[in-house]
Amino acid sequence: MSLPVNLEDAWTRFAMSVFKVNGLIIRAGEGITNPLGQSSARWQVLGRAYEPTTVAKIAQDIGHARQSVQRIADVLAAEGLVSYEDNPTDRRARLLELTSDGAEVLAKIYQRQVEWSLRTMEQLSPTQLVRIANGLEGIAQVLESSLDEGEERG
Amino acid sequence: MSLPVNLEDAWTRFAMSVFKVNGLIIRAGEGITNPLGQSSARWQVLGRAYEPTTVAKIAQDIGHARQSVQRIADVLAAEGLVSYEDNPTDRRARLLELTSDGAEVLAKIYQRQVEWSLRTMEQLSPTQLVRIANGLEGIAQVLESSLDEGEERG
DNA sequence: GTCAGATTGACAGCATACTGTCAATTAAGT
DNA sequence: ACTTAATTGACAGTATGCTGTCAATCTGAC
Repeated sequence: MSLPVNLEDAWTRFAMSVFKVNGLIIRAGEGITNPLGQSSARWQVLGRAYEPTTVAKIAQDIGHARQSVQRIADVLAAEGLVSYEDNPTDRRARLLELTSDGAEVLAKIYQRQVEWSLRTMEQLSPTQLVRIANGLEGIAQVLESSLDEGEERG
Repeated sequence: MSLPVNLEDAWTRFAMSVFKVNGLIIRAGEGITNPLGQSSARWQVLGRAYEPTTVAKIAQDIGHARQSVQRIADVLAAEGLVSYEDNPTDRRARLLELTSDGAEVLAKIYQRQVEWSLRTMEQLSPTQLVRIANGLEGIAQVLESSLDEGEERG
């Protein structure tokens, strides 16, 4: 078996593995939240509403488009899991807050998440996770700068 | 600065880094294909049609739902980049083939992809990419088995 | 050869995420 | 203060991917 030193091959393998794990993480999240009538996306927003925050801030934090988060937040508000409260410092951007119903759902999600962790994490080393995360963050920086260059050139 | 040995923290950081890089890879693909009127998703299918294949086979290979690939393939066919040819061995599953137009577009995509690689890959070590890919594949296995368990329990 | 089960594409519907545009509001520079 | 630029949410449209159902076809067990 030869070592894959070819850049194309290495990149392709890397990209495929990222796609795969990304999908599996999403699926794990769905497995945790779906039985409670929620989803990974809802969970992400719900979790951020623990402390009153604006939609735009949440979008920045999780790296999604503002309007994507807005959509989810509106659904959560319609379901009564969060509420929009007036923001003293910005009349446009109301603050997203957990309702008691929302807090209850979030607690149940957390419970299921802990169960999942208990049976999954015992097979994973936190050290290795952190090591890979470090590597990925380095690669992210390279990709980001490369994307910026690409945009400059049209 | 303390070492993050906490499992939750390690997992969260890991997941965030995977999401981020996943998004950046997609964006890089869009940057390569969009100027040619294509997309990452189209590219994935177009590339697989280099050798005549069925939609179901492509879906298996790239790990997407059959109908997701079907949708893309139909669009590509409508644009004349691929064509459906009769399959001697299965009257249902026609073979997806590149048209000359499709081959031309694919060649142009490849050209842009090479340019991108030249300015991006010089900052990345293939050894590191492979090392991370190996780690991710190991984690993927753990997550897959964990997902199976979860499904069994409902 | 027959029949039950698996595979496949067509059709339909849904969730997530993105982009673009517009008016209201806020922030910043002068 | 005034004017310009940036931010924000509402509204609308698009792309990607998923699921479920159905009829046609293929596969395999008998």
